[in-house]
Amino acid sequence: MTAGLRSGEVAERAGLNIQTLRYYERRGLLAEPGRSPGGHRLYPPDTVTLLGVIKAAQRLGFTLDEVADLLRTGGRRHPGRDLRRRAEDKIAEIDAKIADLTTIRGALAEVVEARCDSLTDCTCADCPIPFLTISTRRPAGEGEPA
Amino acid sequence: MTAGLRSGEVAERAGLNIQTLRYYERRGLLAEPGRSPGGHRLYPPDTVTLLGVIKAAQRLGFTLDEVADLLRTGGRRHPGRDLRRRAEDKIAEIDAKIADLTTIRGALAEVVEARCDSLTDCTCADCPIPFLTISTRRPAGEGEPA
DNA sequence: TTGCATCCGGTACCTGGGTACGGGCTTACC
DNA sequence: GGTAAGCCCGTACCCAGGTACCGGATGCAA
Repeated sequence: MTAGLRSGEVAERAGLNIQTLRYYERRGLLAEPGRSPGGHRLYPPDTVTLLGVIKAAQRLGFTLDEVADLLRTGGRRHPGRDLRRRAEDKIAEIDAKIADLTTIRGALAEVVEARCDSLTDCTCADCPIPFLTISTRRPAGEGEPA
Repeated sequence: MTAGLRSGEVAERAGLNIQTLRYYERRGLLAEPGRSPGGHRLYPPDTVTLLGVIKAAQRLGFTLDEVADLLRTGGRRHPGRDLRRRAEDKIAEIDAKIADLTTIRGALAEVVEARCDSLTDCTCADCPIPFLTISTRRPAGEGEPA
């Protein structure tokens, strides 16, 4: 038995702090690790990798709950099906996000090229800053009645 | 003098609530509007448009402080220069985000197609889920010493 | 066995972006 | 001029995602 890493080591290698590890544990993102006889956590080494995955997923717009879900789903009886559905949903969301970002990128590029002097009252004649176009769309992945 | 819109009207047209208007005022995103004799806010009509701009910018990854900054900058002595620099910086950030999203999109697509059964320990042989690649990059627009 | 770095659990606090509540004044309309 | 919306301000609260602090227990090495 190779004992495992203590929380400080994991935290350092993963680039986050110990409280965050415990926080993730509470949130169900990290399984409860083994313990030393005295009660100190001993993490399996691939925890560091897992934390990388979590951080990556999170940075890309998954909430912690979603990530937890995604991870749990992966390890269950129902192998692909559920994961696949979530993946499909998320792809749609991501596409919407990319579209928005692309639009805004274009707008910003025009700001740069056309030498706009303001986002709201640009004095350039040909300055179709598309913030407004974007702003009329609902945020990606949200639906609202009424 | 056409009096202007009251906060309730502005809020409704912009699709947010009155407290948020006041919150934006506190945060410097909205200039203090005029007041009725009795102290009620009277907004110039283009406030609604401005709020659209704010919401759009915000949804696309600008924080409220950045938006406030951006708006303030637009109205100043130094017309384009500053705005342009910010725009350029933001473009770089956006490109990074798009790249990440595109990567993750591809990963998810593979999950769907290849019938992966887990994000972390997929048992498919040819399953190069790139979360880890992404995870080793710094989040867009951040730098860290040490 | 002493001593210092680490870790423990619990609780409190922080930032960002809002939202809600309460008591009291204004506006608008009949 | 009565009365119901609507708005005022201040303060408190909410959620997500962490982070900090505390007193006490462990780990490990000399």
